[in-house]
Amino acid sequence: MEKTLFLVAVNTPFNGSMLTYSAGGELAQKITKGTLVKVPLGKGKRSVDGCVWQQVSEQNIDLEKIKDITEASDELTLSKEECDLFQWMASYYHYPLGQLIFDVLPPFLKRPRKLNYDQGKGEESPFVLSPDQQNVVAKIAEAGFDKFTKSLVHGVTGAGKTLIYLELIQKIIKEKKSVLFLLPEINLTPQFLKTFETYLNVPIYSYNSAISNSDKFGLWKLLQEDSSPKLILGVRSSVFLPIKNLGLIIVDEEHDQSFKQDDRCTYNARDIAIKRASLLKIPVILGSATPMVETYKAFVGTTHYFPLTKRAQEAKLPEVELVDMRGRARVEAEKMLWPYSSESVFKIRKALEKGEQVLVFINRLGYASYLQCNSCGHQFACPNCSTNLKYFKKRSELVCQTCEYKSPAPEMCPECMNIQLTPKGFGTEKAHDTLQELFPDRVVERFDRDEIKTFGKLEETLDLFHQKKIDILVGTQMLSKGHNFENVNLVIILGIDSQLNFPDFRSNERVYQTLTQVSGRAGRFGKKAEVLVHTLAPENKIFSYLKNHSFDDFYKDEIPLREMCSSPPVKKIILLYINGKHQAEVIKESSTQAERLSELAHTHFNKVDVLGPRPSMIEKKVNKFTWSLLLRSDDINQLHNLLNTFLKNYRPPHTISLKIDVDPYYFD
DNA sequence: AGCACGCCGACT
DNA sequence: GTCGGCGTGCTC
Repeated sequence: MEKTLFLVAVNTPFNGSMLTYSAGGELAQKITKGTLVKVPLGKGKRSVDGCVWQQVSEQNIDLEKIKDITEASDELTLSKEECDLFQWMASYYHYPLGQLIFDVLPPFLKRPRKLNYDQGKGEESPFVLSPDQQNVVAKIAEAGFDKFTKSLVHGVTGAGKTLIYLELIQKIIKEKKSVLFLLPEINLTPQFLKTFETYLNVPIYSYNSAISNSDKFGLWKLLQEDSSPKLILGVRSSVFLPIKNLGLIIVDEEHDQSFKQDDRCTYNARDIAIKRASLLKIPVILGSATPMVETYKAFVGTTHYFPLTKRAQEAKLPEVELVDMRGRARVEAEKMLWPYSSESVFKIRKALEKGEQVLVFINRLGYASYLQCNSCGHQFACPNCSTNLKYFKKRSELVCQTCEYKSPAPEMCPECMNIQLTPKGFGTEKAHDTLQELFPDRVVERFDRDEIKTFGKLEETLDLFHQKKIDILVGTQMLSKGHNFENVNLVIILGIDSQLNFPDFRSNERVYQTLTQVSGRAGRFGKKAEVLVHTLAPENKIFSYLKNHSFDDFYKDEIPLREMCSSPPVKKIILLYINGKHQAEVIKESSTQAERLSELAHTHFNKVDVLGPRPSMIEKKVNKFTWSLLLRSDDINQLHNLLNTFLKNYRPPHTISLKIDVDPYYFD
């Protein structure tokens, strides 16, 4: 029988995941590019998922070897636009196409349950847009919704970006098209859902880790068939949903690092959103109070840059005050105030007396960063990782933050049998306990990954806080992102110094973003608000940008630094991680490959710098060692071509694995 | 990444 | 004589 050959993107890591299979008769008629299939692989009766990519004629492998496609799925298929997007991603992120596709698709279910969604009530919006907000909406609408445009809404915290989004979404829905709204974390879903559900008159589908596999699969199927207008409210992975008649993509908090996937394919959903919008010829809108330096550079000065420098409804930005903690730890500890200061405790007391609520931000979990023996200096380290164990007082445990390791808190030092073990550093637990002791009749709660483990608990705690049944919330990043708290006019920031000293090019940017976002939780409803930042480095310029609420000043000072160290956005970077069980082998492999890469760069790609190898920040994780190499260039083509040339004939040894991170957030 | 094959030491 | 350790190489 006549057989047709197809190149199939298979869910397997080798050979770029592209393998040739055959099909005849009816099956061959049925399949085209984008058809999802099952194919046999290897000697056993293993069956793996694949996606048909193209028909091919001659092959330079034995025809004998080519096997038949087992079956074609009629559940889902990929459209041309999706195929184009995945192809671009596979080459940009140097990740096997077949694996990418099946990482992204939901699990296929035989009998999915009825799909859950929220039907919008379509109430009349009582809000009146300010002239500034109206202007942004008008300019974006003027540019037209039927072609690719990208806009950056750069509004200070509390500027009312949500209302701008709402207005634009309504315009798109009026045109009978759908909208994709990306947010960085599931945490923010309830807040946006509440607003959108009230004022939009279309179904709203949420897509995040809290919805069931059945709902994920059900939504993919629904979207393939149903082109009626709807809103999708989702996290990173929802950027791949096959939405028919998509008319607009919004990426809120575009700077947020949660948009970057750091395992498997290291894509950034913000960049994918832009790519998708360009393929579909529709607008994409990015929003943030603290855009990434890369983003800001790309937009500032263009006609699609929309700054909003004032808060909505006459609300004022908070006053920022520094608390100089140099040489004061001992004094405050004696007064039982540490890690707070007499100033911050005074202000907290005043705020509580006024019936207001207070937020305390500290970006570390636990009671102490580590325990140290008073007499011999012994530190308690993880047996599996090159890290110190964190101390959790309430649970009376030492815990590794990198692996699963836990042990009961020790009674004495195992080296010298001394029983005096000092907790060093502090986290949310200590910050909570200290306040609870200072204000025993107030309700002080924690808001961090340790305390808030489920989505339900998150909603419950936020509800209690909104109902003023909690006086003080002590939390991590979780607290800082986008929440609207009505009754908060005092925010205390602790322990930011450790992040200032973080050794990578983005540390200033991250600190500026964190400080601004956390500060932004204060005074969103018109009252005079204050932010108190405890620091050992009050002269650091980052605090003056914060005080002046001046992103521009931050940027003007930051860009020369980026130029000096050839970091993004001046040059593009790709990181290669080399990981394995044996340290010596990892070091040897990374130096060998560093040399090969340098040689290649030298002979054919002279605009690319190859740096390293160097050990990872945490060199040993779960008994495996990681070293990294860095590729850097202002010529993006050379950068990718060098890596392609290198990968073409590099197969790491069995004991070593290679991970590629394109446009990394961290030097990990 | 799986998975089979194959070559070696340890046990019924 | 056979079970199973993991080093090696192949998968259309």
